Amino acid sequence: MINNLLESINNIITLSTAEKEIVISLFKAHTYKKGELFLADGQICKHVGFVTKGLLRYYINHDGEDKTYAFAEESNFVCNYESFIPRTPSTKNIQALEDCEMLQISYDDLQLFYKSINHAERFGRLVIEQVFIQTLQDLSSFYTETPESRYEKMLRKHPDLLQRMSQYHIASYVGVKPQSLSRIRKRTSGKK
Amino acid sequence: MINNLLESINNIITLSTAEKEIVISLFKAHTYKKGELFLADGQICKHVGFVTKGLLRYYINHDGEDKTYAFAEESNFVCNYESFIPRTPSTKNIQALEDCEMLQISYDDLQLFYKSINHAERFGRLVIEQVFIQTLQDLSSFYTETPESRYEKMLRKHPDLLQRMSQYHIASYVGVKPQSLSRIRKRTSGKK
DNA sequence: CGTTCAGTTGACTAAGGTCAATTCCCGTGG
DNA sequence: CCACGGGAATTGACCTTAGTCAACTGAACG
Repeated sequence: MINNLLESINNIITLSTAEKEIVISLFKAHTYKKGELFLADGQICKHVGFVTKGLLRYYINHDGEDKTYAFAEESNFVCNYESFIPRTPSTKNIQALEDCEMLQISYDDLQLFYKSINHAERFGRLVIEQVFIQTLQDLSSFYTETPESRYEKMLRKHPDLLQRMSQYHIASYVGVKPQSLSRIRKRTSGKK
Repeated sequence: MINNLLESINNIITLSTAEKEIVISLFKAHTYKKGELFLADGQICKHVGFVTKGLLRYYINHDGEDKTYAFAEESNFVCNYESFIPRTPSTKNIQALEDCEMLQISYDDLQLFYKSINHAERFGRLVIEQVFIQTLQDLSSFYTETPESRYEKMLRKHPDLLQRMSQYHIASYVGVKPQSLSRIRKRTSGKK
């Protein structure tokens, strides 16, 4: 599991053996049971996580309604940078959809990571940029696309994830109620 | 006009007289006629602009449809950081809704600004964070709110802007066609 | 005065929300 | 092995709202 993380970092910047030890010392293992929150609305996001096992979702709660806008699975970094970086309360939640195993690093340890590892700043910037742009695209897509095309896109891009979660969560991601998703499925299955 | 910019910066970090001169030398005046693009879809965003006069909108073009998701008016910074920072082609457009006067700084000059002015990095980070979070909130709101509540929010928060632009652009921001916006107005005016 | 263009209104369609009933799936206990 | 229970998913009936197309209104301008 730690090897997945080292490999993910190594894909971007080369780590010496000593640096690998530092990474190992800074990231702490943590588990979340299905349904538990990695980050709750109103809390400050205090860690960046790296998923070694499991599946999580990002969602906004708006008067009792869950609106799921992104997922994170194995080998993904998990963080609400919008809260983590300025250290302000989050407006989003991040929840485990399955039992999860993660390696996580705190804000302070991340500063240490930046200081003690060559090109770590570059790595951090690239990860943030990627997460930032990904988040913008996830959110934009609700704006520009219809529920139907969002569902078809999910079919194409994340067929594996569809097997791992309930209609309820899929519907929330697509932007409709489970009943409507059911109708969309009926409509579009006929089209092929 | 340059004073507005100096004041905006001075609100966050204190500038010496020499530093003010540097700012003046790095930001170049530029005008855009109504309808012209500050940034076009597919281009790399090469400048950060500061609006001294006029009004702009951010929009996504999705098969022929304009989707306006944000505005910038006097004293706002204008930039698509998602393109500017990683220097990759933009998926968004930024257009002048009125004749605009702007002060703009290029990517390279911004690096100079960071190097030659005390705490400029801090200023830059704060501006980016603010724009980033603002963008996320603008986009999230399409996700979590109905057109009707988006319109009411705009009525409350930007009554001034409503006077400055056409129903077409307002409707695009609210997320519906002009005809539907017209109906929303009729519905909600009765409610009060 | 017409012309033009934005904004409004009407009639109709399509799609999602809501509520309720029904079916499907799966695990448990008899 | 089968019957039952419970939650998830589907379906039906009906409502609300946005899209579409077309007609109309009204104000600005020459």
